[in-house]
Amino acid sequence: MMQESGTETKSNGSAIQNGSSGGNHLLECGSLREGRSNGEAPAVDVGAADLAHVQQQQALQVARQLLLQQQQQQQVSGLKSPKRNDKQPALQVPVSVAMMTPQVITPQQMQQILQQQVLSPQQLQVLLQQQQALMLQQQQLQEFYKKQQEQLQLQLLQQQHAGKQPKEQQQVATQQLAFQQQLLQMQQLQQQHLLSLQRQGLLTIQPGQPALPLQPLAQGMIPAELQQLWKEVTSAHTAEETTGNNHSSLDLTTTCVSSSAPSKTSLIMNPHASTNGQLSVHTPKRESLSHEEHSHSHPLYGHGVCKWPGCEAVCEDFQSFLKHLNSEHALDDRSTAQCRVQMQVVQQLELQLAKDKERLQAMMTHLHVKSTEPKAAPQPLNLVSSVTLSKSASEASPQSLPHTPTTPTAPITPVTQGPSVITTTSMHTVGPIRRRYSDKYNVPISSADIAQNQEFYKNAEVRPPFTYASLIRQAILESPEKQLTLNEIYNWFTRMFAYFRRNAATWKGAIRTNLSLHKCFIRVEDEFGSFWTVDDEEFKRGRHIQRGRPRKYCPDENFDELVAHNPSLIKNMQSSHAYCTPLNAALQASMAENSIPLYTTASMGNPTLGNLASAIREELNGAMEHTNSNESDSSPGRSPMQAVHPVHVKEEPLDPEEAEGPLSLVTTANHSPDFDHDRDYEDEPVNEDME
DNA sequence: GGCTTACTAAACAGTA
DNA sequence: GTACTGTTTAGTAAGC
Repeated sequence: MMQESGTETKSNGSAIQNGSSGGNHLLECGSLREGRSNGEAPAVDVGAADLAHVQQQQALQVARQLLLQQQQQQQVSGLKSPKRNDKQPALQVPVSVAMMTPQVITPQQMQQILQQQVLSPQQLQVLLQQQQALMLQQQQLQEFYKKQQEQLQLQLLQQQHAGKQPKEQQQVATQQLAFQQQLLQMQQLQQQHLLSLQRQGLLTIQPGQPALPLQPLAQGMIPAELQQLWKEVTSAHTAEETTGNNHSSLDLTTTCVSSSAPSKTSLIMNPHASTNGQLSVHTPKRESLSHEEHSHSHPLYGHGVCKWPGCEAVCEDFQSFLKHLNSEHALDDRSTAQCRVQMQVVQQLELQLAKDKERLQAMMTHLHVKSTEPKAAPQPLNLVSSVTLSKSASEASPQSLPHTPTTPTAPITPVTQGPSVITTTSMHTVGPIRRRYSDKYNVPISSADIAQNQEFYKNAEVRPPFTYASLIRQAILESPEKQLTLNEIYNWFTRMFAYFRRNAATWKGAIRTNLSLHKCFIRVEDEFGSFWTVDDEEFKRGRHIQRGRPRKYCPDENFDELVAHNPSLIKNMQSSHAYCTPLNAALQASMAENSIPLYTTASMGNPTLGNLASAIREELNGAMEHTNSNESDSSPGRSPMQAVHPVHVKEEPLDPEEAEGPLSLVTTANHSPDFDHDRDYEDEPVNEDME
C-alpha cells in the first residue's frame, strides 16, 4: 500500500506541477483506486485498523501534496510579488493557482484534522507551518488585489469624468473579467480540494455547518472584501454591461462560488442580486420553475443541494445542478467508484430489508395461521406464552396482527413471538402499558426473545412487552452466576432497554415489588450483601406471595427462635454458602428422615441456585408430603426447612391463625404453602394455597 | 360482574 | 439524616 501511495503521490505531484487543478481529483481517484486495488468494489466492512491505515495513507498523501503545492506556490509567489502593480490579467492566473490549495484548510478544519489524529505530529507541524506561511502570502495578495481594485476605481472615475473611451473601457472590462475569473478559479479550486479532503475522511462537515462550498469563502483566504470590491466594480459598470459588448462573454459561474463545479458551466451574473458582499445568483422565473419542476423529480437534487454521495454542493437552481452534475459527476473513475460504493450500500440495505420482510412475513403467516386455526384444547401449561402483547401494539395496528395471539385457547405460542410483534406504531408508544396476560402460568422468555430486538429496545424508548417478572428473571439468568444484586438488576434494565432509562422511581419500585411478590425470586445473603436468584420452576408456576397476609417472615422477631432450634444457622448464614449450606444440611436431614436419595455435593454446588432450589423444593415437597402425611402435627422446631426459609427462601404468607405468635415462622416452615399446595398446584388454582 | 393478574404508588422498616 | 433495599398494602386497569 505504501508503494501504491507513493505512486499516487507522484502522479499527483506531476499533475499539480503541470498546473492542473485536477490534482485533487487524481489524489482522490487514487485513493479510491487504492481502496479497490484488486479491481473490487471497496469493502463495506473494512476493519477499524485498516480504515485507520488507509486514512493515514491518505493523510500522508495530502501532506505531500500540500508540500509540493507550497513549493510550487512559493516559486510562483516569487514571480508575483504583491508589491507589483502590474495590472496585466495574464499574470494573474498563476496567482490564483498559487492561492488555491493550501488555503482550503481553515483553522477550524485544521482543528478537525488534529482532533481526528489522522496525521502524525510531524505532518501536522508541516501543515501548520505551511498554513502560516500561506496566511502571510494571502494577506499580501489581498493587499495586492485591493490596490489593483483601487486603481480600477480610479480609472473608472476618470472615465466618468473625461468621457468614455472605448479603449479604456475595454481595458477595464478585461481587468474585471480577469479578476472575476481569478476569483472564481480560486474558489473552485478551494472547493475541490476541500471536497477531496472531505471524501477522504480528513474533513467532516458538521450538519450545522454551512454548506461545504461556502466555508472556504467565509473562513478561507479569500475575504469578503474581494467580492465586495467586485460588486462595486460591477455596480459601477452596470450601465455599460447592458451595451452587450465584451461583457457578453463574461460567463461567470456564479454557481461555482457556492459549488465545486468547474468554470465550464456558465451563468450570467446578476450584479443586482448581490447582497452583503456575497454573490448571489440571478434566478429567472424560468429557472425557478425548472427548479420546482425538477427538484422533486431528480433524486440527486433536493433543497438546493446536490445529493450525490459525498458532494452536497449547493446549487441555487436546477440548471446549476444539472451543470454541476454534468461537470462534477461526469463519467470518470471517481464517479464510477462512488457509484459502486453506492451500489454496495444499496445492496446491503436491500439485503437487510429482505431479511426483515421475510421475518415479518413469517410472523404474519405464523400468527395468521394460528388465528385461523380451530381453537385447540388448552396446551400444556408451561408452553403457553407468558410474553404478552402490548396494548399499544395491538391497538395501534389492529390489522397487522391477529388480535389475540396469546390467548389461552391459541395453540402453542413460541415465546419468541412475543417481542416480534412490535409494530412501527408501537415503537413510538411510550407510557404505562397494561399487558394482556394469556395465562397465569409463566413461561420464561428466552434470551433470543430479547436478543431478537435487543438493539431495538436499547435504542427505542419502547416499553418491552414483557412483565417485570420475566425481565427480572431474564436479567438474573443472563448473569454468569445466575444471581444479581438489586442494583445489578437495575443496571440490566437500563442497559437493555432505553425505556427504563426514564422514570426510574417507577420501574425500580416495580422491580422491588416484583422481587418481593413473586415466589420465584429468592433472596440470598452472604457476607458481601444480598443478591437475587430465580427459581425457574416456581417462575413457571407464576405464583405470588399472597396479599393481605402478615409478613412472611420477620427475622428480628423470630431470629432467636430460629437459633434456639437450629444453632448452626448463624454460622451458616455467615458463610458464603449461606443459602446452600443450611439447605443442604436441612435437606439431608429431611431426606435421611424420609429415605430420599441424597443429592451429591456436586449438585449442591451448582451455581444455578434457582434450579437447585427448585429441584430441592421438588424433592422436599415430596418429602414433606410424605412427612406430613405421617406426622401432620410435627413440631415446627424439628422441621428442616426452618433453617432455610426464614432467612434465605421466601415463604408464603401464613394463615392468620398461624401467623399469630412468635413461632409463626416456624409454623410456616412446617406448613409451608409449598408443601400444602404443591401437591396439586397444577390442578388447583394457586389461590387455594392460602385457603 | 367477579376473579385474576400486573402495574403503580405509597408507607414502612432495616441497613449502610 | 439520607439513600438504598426490601416488604407489604391499596388502588387501578385489563383480560378472562
